[in-house]
Amino acid sequence: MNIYDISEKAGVSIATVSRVLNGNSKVSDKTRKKILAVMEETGYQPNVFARGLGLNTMNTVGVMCADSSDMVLASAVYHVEQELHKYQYDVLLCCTGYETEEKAKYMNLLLSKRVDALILVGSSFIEKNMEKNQYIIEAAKEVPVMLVNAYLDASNVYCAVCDDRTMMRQVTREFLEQKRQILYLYRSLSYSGRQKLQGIKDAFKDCGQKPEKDQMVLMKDSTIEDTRKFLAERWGQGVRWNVVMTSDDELAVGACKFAKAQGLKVPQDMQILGYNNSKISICSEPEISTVDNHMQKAGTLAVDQLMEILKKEEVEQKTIVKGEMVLRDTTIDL
Amino acid sequence: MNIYDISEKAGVSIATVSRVLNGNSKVSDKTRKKILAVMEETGYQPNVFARGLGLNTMNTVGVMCADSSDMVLASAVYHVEQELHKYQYDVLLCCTGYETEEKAKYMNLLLSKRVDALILVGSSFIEKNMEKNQYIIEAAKEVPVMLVNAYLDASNVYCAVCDDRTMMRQVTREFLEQKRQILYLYRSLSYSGRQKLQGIKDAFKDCGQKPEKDQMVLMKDSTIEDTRKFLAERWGQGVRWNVVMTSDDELAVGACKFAKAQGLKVPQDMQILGYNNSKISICSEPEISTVDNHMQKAGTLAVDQLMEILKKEEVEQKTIVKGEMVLRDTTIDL
DNA sequence: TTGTATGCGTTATCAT
DNA sequence: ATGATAACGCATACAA
Repeated sequence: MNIYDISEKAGVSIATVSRVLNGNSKVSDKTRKKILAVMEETGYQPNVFARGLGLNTMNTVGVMCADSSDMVLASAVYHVEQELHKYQYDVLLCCTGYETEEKAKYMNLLLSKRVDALILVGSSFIEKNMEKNQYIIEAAKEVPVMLVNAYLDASNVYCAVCDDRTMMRQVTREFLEQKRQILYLYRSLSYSGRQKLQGIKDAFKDCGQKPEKDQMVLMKDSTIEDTRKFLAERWGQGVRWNVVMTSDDELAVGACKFAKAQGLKVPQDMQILGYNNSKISICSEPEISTVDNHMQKAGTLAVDQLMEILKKEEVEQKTIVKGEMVLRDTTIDL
Repeated sequence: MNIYDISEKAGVSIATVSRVLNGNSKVSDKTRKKILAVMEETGYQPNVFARGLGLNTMNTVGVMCADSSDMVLASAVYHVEQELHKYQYDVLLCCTGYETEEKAKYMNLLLSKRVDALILVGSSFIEKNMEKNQYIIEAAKEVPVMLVNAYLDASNVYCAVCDDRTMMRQVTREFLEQKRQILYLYRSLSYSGRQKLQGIKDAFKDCGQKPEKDQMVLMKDSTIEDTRKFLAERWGQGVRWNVVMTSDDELAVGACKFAKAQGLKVPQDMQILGYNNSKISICSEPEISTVDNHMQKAGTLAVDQLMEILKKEEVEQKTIVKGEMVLRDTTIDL
């Protein structure tokens, strides 16, 4: 069933059929109704490929994320999809992993599928080494690229970033003002990873201090159990702290497990702060105080801005989304 | 840059270019190399829309799930995507929610986008009321439909189902043989929801018993806190049990919180069993024993079978994936 | 308001 | 082995 069949059955030309298909006003009510009726009764559906061929678009955007089974990314992807759906756009999903080469391959794949835009969800897409971001800059020459919680200063790439640096600065300062001994556990040097680190350094500077090297430790792929063990080992070596700050809730859970095993009371003996306000923060015992950086909001915002861009309207290259503290049972000073 | 440009630069016809594009053998090595070289130097990429128009496919499959931010579904979707990627298929992702009407709309959308197949992830897609599954049967007339952890007996729909019924039967029987008083908390009457319920009933029957009506309670949208409160209330009314079985780990976390608040020792005074082996089961304190139904495996299996189907090979309409017990700290009898 | 004709970039069927 | 050409189904500029 194609546009010719419809035109024939309705006794009009294909141009007229095409017009009602595209909501063109210049069609008499009578013929429009006639055509609509025929479409209805035949169950006609326009062929998107033919349409795409002419218009060079299929109303599809490529959404890339490192790992959609990661709770934080999954949530952001979900919101991106829902928002795009509102605008009648579909999502081509790619789970790229964390290797630059794979990411670039996936991106080329999406580009070859002629997506209307790319949305990169998660800060792992922007690395410190600018060479590794080059493929994004290249892609942006073809279609607009939206970054969700990452920042890259390049033409045709737009960023909706969470205010991780400020959040970290703020909370760290509060701990420092209470003369707490902080240990910061973090996961990666992704864009947001660096922002958080920077926020902590800011806070130390604010207080006329400087963090010790071993106050900030990179945990990379550590599981909860790894984290617990690591802390136990440190503690066994005589190292002491009374605040554990983390770059994600999972690390915080590890800290909770350590505290319990060590017989340390949380938050009296040791405070713990998570990050992301993910579901696991309320599964732990005690429930974890955490920072919500409102990544979902960054996701929907990125989509909204993308729609502006596709309408050829001007959009800020960088928009910042405010975060929020979610205080529960692992902190007292905040 | 299109096939004409390439043919011109290479001094051949578009037919020959098309041949090398499609790996057709009947091209001399010399011209093939020449054409490949031109493609390389021009960075030519075939237009997928034109290709789609001719072949009526874009190597895309529609993946539907109710909510990709749900940890369990997200994980399955991730594995589905990864597996499809291996076969060079792309994923058009749709988060449909739980309303039949929305699901049907999304499905039509995917169909109108001419996907090669549909994969429905999660048992919420199959409802007890067969009328509500009708739209799936309709869709299956157009493309193969793969169900991940759900079952529907219809033409052109194939199912990779987890063995939830057997797992539940097995574990329930063990508890019953230990003369435990069971309370079962569940979330929905989705396909797997019904299977689990059935498994429990099987076990009771095996032991010559019948579950009381109030031993199995539907928690629908209950949060962890709701669950804790509910249990506290029941306990306050004098109802007693020493095993809480659940249809998902989140309910189990609620049970843990209740136990702690009530001063009940887990697992001595009360055993708790989760379901899904999701990350939250190891965040809780104590860590939750849980059933892993290997839903990811069902996801990858569905994809593998789909590939067979698309190659016009025969495939079983229903394949069962075995589950596994993951014993941790909230059970003793198992 | 409606119709005609052309282009979009492939694949595939014939010829040669 | 290679080339010419007809589909594929739609949008649209131009005519009427």
